[in-house]
Amino acid sequence: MTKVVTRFAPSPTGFMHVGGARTALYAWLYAKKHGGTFILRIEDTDKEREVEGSIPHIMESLSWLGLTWNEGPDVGGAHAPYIQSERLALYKTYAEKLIAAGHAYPDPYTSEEVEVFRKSAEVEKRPFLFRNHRPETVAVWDGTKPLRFKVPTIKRYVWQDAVRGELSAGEEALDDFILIKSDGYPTYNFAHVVDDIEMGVTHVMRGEEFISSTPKFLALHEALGVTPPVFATLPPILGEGGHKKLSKRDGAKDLLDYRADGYLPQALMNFLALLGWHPTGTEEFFAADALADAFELERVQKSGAMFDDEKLLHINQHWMRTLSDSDFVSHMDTAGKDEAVVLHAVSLLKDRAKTFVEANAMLSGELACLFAASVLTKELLVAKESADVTAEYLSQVLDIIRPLVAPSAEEVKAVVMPYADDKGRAAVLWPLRYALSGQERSPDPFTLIAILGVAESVARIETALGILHK
RNA sequence: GGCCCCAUCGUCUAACGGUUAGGACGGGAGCUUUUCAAGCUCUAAAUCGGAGUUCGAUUCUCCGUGGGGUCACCA
Repeated sequence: MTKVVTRFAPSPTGFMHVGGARTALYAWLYAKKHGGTFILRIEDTDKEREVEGSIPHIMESLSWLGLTWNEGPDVGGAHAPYIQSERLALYKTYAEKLIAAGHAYPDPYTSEEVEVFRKSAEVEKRPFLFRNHRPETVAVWDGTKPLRFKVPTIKRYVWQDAVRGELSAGEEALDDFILIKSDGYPTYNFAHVVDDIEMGVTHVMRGEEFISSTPKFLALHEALGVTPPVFATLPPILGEGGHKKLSKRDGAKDLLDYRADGYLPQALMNFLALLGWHPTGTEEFFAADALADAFELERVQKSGAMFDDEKLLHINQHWMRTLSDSDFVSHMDTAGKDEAVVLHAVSLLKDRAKTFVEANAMLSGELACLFAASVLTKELLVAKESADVTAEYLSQVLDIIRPLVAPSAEEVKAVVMPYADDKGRAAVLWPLRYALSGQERSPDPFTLIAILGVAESVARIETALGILHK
């Protein structure tokens, strides 16, 4: 059994969308599971579309997700360099090998002439195939014309896909595609095949858009006398409505946007893994190691999957809850806030917030009462009972809690609850909670007293009493 | 249009050819409860249609329908 080698080979065109991230994840998981190698390779053969800064952005995105590569542009490796624009000599060597074997020839036409062929084929309602226009005499390739692959045998290709099983494509999928463009750069079709061969890639995870061009890759492998890798076709990630691939229009975001939006990388990894793959049992929460153990290409889904934000939130909340209190706080924006109080608030946030953005909003919103008293209204204080009765209850509670020293929520509850049960929970606890929080919605009064401390709680209750006596 | 791929609750999905078609998210109801969350319990909700093979089909075959992909000097 040869060692498993997988790769993620993005183009540096700006973003790192979730579809790419999932492809990378599956390739990484598969390599990890089999103790193999995961390679990061940059496919920058289209200089027109290249976006400055993409490569560090891609690497930062993958690193954030938790995917590490054994070989890549920054860490190097046995097959360096890992950026295609730095491997031009290699592609030229392969091109010359093909020319020598009669498997490649320079395209004698101008792009306008090819366009005429294409148009007439369209008019005649038949597929355009360049191989129907092969020149009779083959010129010497001087690098100014595109170099085309001469398909050795026109035939129907049938191959085994690790996910889909037997796949096939008719003869019309096979054509004399361009290997080297007139600008000297190789095409994707050529470069990725050469690199996968050179880097010893054994398993290629990719989207279903590559099914139709697989015969070209297979024909190229044949011409080079090399056994092709195993192909694993991943299902598309669909946008709202489930009809088209997730796009920016559907709110598809850059991977790092999820970091900014307060998601944990382990949550995104867990969610992405489940989008198109499913383990045997009913457990759905998986950390990276458990994912790698359970991952199998045979269990990858064939049909497309819709990106469900609600489920992602659910999974994110789960992973937020697994964080230690101090780790949790390290994800928060604590500027201008008492860190000790923030630490106290964590357990409340774990029950309420599904992202750290939400958690931060709550600290300044419904949990703001932990940091400062709010203005009380008499109307809300007396929502359950008359002013006189409410005042009496509150002063009684005051007497009950005054002797407490740094009590826990449970301790407060133990002494206050009997009184509340005696007088009526709503009548006692509502004004108490409101007096402490100044908000219609907040944590329970016992927890508030525990976090605020006895002195501050007493002060707030006294403020409420002052309002009641007015 | 040619070629290719796909099809189970709203969504993500499970189910050696034999299950009351299961789980999760979301929804609904209830419990808990001072409010808001959380938690717990219960619940509604699906095999695209038609043939065929078979004692028996979500599962295998064919046709249809629907959706998607691809036909570049983009990847």
